[in-house]
Amino acid sequence: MADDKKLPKRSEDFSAWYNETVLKAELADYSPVRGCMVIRPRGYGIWERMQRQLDSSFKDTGHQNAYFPLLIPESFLHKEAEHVEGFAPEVAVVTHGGGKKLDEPLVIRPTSETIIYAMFAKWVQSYRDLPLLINQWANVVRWEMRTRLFLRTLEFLWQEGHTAHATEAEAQEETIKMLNVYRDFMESWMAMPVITGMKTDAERFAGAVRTYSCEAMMQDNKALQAGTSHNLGQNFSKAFDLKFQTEAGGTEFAFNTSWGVSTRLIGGLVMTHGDDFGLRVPPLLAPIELVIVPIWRTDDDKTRVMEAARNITATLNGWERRKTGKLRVHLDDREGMSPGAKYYEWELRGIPLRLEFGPRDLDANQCVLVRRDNRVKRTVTLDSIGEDVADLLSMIQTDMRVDAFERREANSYRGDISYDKFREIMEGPGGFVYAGFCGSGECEQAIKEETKATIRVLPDEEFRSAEPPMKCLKCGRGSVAEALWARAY
RNA sequence: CGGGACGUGGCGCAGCCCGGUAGCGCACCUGAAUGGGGUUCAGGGGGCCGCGGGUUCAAAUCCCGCCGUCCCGACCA
Repeated sequence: MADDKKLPKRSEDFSAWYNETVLKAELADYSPVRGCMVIRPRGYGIWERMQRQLDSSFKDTGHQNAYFPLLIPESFLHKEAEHVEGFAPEVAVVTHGGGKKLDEPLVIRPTSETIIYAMFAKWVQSYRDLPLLINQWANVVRWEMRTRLFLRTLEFLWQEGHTAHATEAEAQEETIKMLNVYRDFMESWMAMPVITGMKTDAERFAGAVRTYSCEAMMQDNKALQAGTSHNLGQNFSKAFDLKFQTEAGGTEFAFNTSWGVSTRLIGGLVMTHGDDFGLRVPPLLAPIELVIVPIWRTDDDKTRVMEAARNITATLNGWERRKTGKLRVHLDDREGMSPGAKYYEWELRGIPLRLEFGPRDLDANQCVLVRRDNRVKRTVTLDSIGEDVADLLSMIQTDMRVDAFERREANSYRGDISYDKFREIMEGPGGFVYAGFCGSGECEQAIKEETKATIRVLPDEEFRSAEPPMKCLKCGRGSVAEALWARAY
């Protein structure tokens, strides 16, 4: 009984649970530099699967990958007034190069709007060059004061899409389209349901006309902004002289959009699905979907069991499914480690399905399948093992999404509520509160100061209440919009 | 930058009050037995006790200074 192997109880200290789970499951480690993070192979494997799926969605929507420089002239940042104001406090600046002080400092990109639209300006001449649909996979640096593994690190990996369009309407359509690409990915692949909607001015991206966001609920009932999509209007095209000749022969500034998701998604995955035994990774994102743990007593058994286990592994590894490709199977043939110890380890890592196989099973032509999501065991025959495993995995994917959805709904509050009740919720268990909003920044600010809750989004139509709250949560005046309030990461 | 706590093998900690030359658990290495939910026994390696100075015959321990980390606020994907 090694106590230090156990994780803190999620219900007692969610933050401690989160940190220890991420470290013990070996997703990441701390770096020598404060606030930076080392993503270990297990964490990176999940990120690679995320990348692959997102990237193919981007290709499907006509985007091409490109790469832009890490270093940006400081003056670029200053060309868009709101943008520099938003990002200046958190940029890292390079002042020396080649042993000499630079004439103009270079900033390490906190995001790439400026350098990308400077390049777009060179590439675009006529409406025929539009739309220009670009995505880049990159790292960015933001000098945050307080950091947290995956959720807020000084440096993080992300993808940022940048597009230029001939019309406002087309840019708006793109903004919403990519928001929905994110939403589909988060719900279908991460099994993490999200609320989409527009941000208020207070939370809008610095330099955007409109910002849209996907907001997920974590298990401590706090919100996580999981992905954003911005309609930049002509703010950047004007700043970087990104204009084109129209079909009619006139000159017009292009309309831009940008959108991104980051390694923060991994943190969201952990905080959405983890339990007291560690990670739970949805099958579609799991680098290993099924782990086979062989069991034996005598050397004789060992030989027979291992041989059969290798055969099962070979069969399953080649198993082709209709949509999700070949099964990803791993045989845990480590010796000198008890089966129980292996179970705990694989559970900590969140592998969705475990196959236990011992002498008794061998004789009966069967095995035991154990789901990671609910830890339910089932004895099944080996005759149809491929189908059974494939079915179980897709069931796990669905069940995890439904679980997360139901948890979110159980912690959501709708309809007019008193401000006292609201405070009680925010200071107590937390949750998503759908409440009226008069549209005044003063009410928004006052609530933030008093309860730490912010308007996550003004929810899209499908998330709004059947009978929307009529009164502003704070001032009691008639509301102009329904707002989703929550404390956030 | 304000308020609090803490720096001791890879990790987590005890020792400090009351000075005497460093210990525990886990991890790691070797051997044997074990193996259907965190095995057991035996043996072993590894530590400028955050850094610098002071007091003392003697400092992990007392005093001063510095550095660093974490938590709470201001910032934020």
